[in-house]
Amino acid sequence: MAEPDSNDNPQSSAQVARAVARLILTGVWREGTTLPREIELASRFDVSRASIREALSLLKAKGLIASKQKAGTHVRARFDWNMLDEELLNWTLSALPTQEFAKQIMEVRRIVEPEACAICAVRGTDEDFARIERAYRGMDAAGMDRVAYAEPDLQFHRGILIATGNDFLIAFGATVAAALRMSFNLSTTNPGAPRKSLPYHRAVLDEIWARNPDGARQAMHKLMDLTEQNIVSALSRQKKRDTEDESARGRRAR
Amino acid sequence: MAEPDSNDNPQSSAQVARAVARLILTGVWREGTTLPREIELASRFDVSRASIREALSLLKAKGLIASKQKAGTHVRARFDWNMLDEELLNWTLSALPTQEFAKQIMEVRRIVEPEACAICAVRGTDEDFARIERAYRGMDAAGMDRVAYAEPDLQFHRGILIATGNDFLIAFGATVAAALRMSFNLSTTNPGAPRKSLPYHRAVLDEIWARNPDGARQAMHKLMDLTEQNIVSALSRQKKRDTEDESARGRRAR
DNA sequence: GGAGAAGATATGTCTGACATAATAATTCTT
DNA sequence: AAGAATTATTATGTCAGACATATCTTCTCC
Repeated sequence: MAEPDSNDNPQSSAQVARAVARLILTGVWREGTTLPREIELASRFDVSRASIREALSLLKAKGLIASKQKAGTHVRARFDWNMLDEELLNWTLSALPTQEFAKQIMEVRRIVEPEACAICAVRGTDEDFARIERAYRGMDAAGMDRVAYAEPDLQFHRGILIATGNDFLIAFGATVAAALRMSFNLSTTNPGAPRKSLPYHRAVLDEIWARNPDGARQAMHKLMDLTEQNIVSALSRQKKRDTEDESARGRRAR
Repeated sequence: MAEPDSNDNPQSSAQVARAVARLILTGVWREGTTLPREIELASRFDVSRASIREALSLLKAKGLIASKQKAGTHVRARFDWNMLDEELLNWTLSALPTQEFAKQIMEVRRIVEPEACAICAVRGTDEDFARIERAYRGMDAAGMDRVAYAEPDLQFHRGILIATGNDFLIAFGATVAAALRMSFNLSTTNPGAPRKSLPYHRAVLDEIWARNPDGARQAMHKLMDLTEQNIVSALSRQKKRDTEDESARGRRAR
């Protein structure tokens, strides 16, 4: 979970990277667009060309852009973007936390996590299970405290992925982290919602301890159902609130 | 598929990035290791500090390393590595193409692709299907030509992922690409093997056209079975050959 | 012995310059 | 006049050296 997604990174190249990423993610600079020259970017963001280059190199690594000498730097096609990268996910999350995004992220979680859970039940070591158990205890101990609940929640899901011993499933933890952060941000409107998932986590854990892959898969599936439901309803609540604010502002403007 | 993984990137910073990544991936610089100072790296790789910084910033973006002022740059924990990144996958592939890696990559493909295929059958547009059909025709036209077969093969699988309209599943295409490249590299010992998958692809495509999610899932599952079988047997053949070379070299040394 | 101050050091940033490669413009040839 | 070859242009790639900043270490003082 690291830190809340505020601008807590003092490094200026990182800030530039984030700003440019935002421009791309929100579609201001569309796919195929050639972006301004490095010198222009430098003067626009009021940093040196070196910092710009460092920022761009970050975005290059994430597949957002590509550059060729003389030709310039352009925004790559959408499906070259490395959307499973944690930073990129967080940027997307804070740039456009839409219902569409929530649906997509829950769709993959539904595909991956139940299977990972089944594998975990078969292949995980007792040590792995103990780590997941500790995470569960942390969630339980957090009570109604949303903030304290978030970290062990992530550790729970991550623990299952780690127990599979599959590097690709482990890397999927970044996506899970983004999803959980999204739920966390949304849970302000309904602080009790996360806590409701506790017994579902317990059920998953019991099936794992029993080394029952089918049960584990099913239990995780139910947890996914609940999570998706929470996110969708929170998003529609938020959307409703936003449109109310919008109309209020509209009235005031008249 | 882009290009074969030879050293075709003239950019020196990219070369350094690759070299350092290799050192990390092969475990020469383990997790937690603090790597040499930027100046030392610069003199070791015989490039300027700026290029070193650019290389490191690439690796930072992929989660391999992290730096703090004064403290230095260190190798991050393995599960922070963004293993689903295409470049990182290719580096891993050329650094240590082990049986373990093959197993892992096929395990995720098995989890993701059949489900993606089912979603594709439901949600894909006729236009999406036509693109997949074109890819299939390309595979068919390639005949026994391994090289010509590879590209449309990737397009086939990628087309299914794209048709889901889910950005996360689309991003999974990088992993599929790495897997296919691995099969391609291995198919030298059995050039006919890829061609055998053609009817299985046809079966998948038919189920998709019929908009039959369950059938599509099952057909893709069978294709995954075949692919895994091919890879595993090719790897064991290669391993056998390697050990034979090894012992031959041993005899010669005596 | 512990708290605070001073120094050392590795990363972060800046400046300005030149190298390189791809494009655009120009010249030369047929 | 059309096309091929050559030159000019230009944006990224690389280099060098300097200073800023943050953090770890060491030293000093109470």
